[in-house]
Amino acid sequence: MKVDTDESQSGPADAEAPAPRSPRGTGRRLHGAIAHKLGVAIMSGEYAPGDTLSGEVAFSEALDVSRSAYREAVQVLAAKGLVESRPKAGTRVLPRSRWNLLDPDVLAWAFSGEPDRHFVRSLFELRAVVEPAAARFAAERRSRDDLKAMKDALALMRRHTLATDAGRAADRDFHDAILRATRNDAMVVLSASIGAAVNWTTQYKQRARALPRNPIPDHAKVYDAIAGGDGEAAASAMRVLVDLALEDTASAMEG
Amino acid sequence: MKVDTDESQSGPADAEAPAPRSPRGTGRRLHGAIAHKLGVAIMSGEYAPGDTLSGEVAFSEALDVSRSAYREAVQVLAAKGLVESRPKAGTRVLPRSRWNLLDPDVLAWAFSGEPDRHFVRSLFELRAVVEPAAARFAAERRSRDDLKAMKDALALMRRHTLATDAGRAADRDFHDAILRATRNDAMVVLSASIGAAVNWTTQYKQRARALPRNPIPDHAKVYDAIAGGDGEAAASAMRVLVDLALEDTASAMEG
DNA sequence: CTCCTTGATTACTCCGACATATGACAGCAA
DNA sequence: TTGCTGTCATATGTCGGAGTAATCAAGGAG
Repeated sequence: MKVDTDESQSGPADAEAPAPRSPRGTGRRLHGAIAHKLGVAIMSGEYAPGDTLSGEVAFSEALDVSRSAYREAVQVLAAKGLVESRPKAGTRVLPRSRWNLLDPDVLAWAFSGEPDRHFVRSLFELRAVVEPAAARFAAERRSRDDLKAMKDALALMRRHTLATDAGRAADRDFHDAILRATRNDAMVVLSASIGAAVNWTTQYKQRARALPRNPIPDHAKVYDAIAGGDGEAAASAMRVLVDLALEDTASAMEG
Repeated sequence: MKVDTDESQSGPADAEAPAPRSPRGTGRRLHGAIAHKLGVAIMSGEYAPGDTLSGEVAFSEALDVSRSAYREAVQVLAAKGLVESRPKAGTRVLPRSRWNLLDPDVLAWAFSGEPDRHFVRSLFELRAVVEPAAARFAAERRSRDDLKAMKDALALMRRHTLATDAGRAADRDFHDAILRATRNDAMVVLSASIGAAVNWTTQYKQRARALPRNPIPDHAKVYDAIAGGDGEAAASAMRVLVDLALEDTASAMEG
């Protein structure tokens, strides 16, 4: 996937923009781009909680967009609990406790810049709590189709290894298959969000060093435990996987 | 601080008040009301995934609001992963897997009508996984201030009992204090959302029958374990609490 | 000193128009 | 027929402006 965010927003020389074709990069919809820009700015601390943004007219003119586009972007941020708009008082950044930190977009924005180490640790702790439990549920409830999906994904992982895109996609499919096997919608959504966010850190991990050991056997252990219906073994095998990922990411962020 | 977002989410009474004549004067902002209405409609299955809503002009005229207000409402729903708008194709309801089921608003909409039993079970399972782990972290990391907050909340619970609003507020404060003591933002947000959602079911539980036993001693056990720094004991004590809540709610929903 | 009125500022809502992108269909070629 | 390509129609996207409602702040009456 490509993040074609079109950051050329603050390009210097497109003020008069004689080119009516693409005055600004049109990667996503305009309000989406504004929401992304503002979201990243808030998550990165450029706007602190309690700060009040300049008025609609001022901000929309500064961004060179219409008020409609700016307002729709603000609605998106408000829907995610990042800001709150009130007449006369303006649009203010809400305290962190009101932020929807588990929203996929918010996570993406949080990891858009330099991720906060403390927050990354929080996510890994949560993952370390949820995923083993998910593996236990999967071991108790998996259907034949679930097992087939896991087996196929595992085979693809073996074939392509985690060094390739196809291999990493198979990795995601493997974990997704486990989650679906839990028959628990809430866990599916949660782990998918966290997993995606954690995978943002994979880029850091990858560029830091090659993978230290072959994770395929560990994955196979998880599969075997789930296939055998041994919830306890599945949970502990999954715990090994998560701890390993944490270790890799931690050492990568240290450097 | 109180969560003054929207509490007054509709009971069964305002379902039949589309107010065809003058929707002005509604408590919320207009687009918020429309988003609420559409969100409930989607969560209740009135619009199935894959369905395409009628066009912007048609819908906004049907609701007797401007196109801008309708669009802002749709942006909110899109931000929560419920719908997707594309030129020419219209606005379509996304598959459940794309929904942000952990978003507080989405949870509120889901519990606005008759809650789906399967989904409620999912939430309780997730809670049963996360909260004991949170108690364990709290036991290991709590500060003196955290303990004081828990103790105060516990005292208030003893004083007012869970039969009063003040007592239930103290219950929430108690759990919030535990979460904050984990020093884990992700867990705070998650458990707060789930706890709020679970508390929507409290109304069903309460109207079904009186509380079967006094939960205060169980809360005290959790506090003692956290104060003593015994993570294992805190986790198992919390597990008792969650299991008890699950049992009550399950039997209430059975009837 | 308190309470209320007045006023100014800001977000909220609405409107009508134009631009853009995308799905649908007709036309052409193999 | 089958497949591709280009044109067109339509719904969303974007825009600017006008008027309304709500809120905070200041100033005056009690």
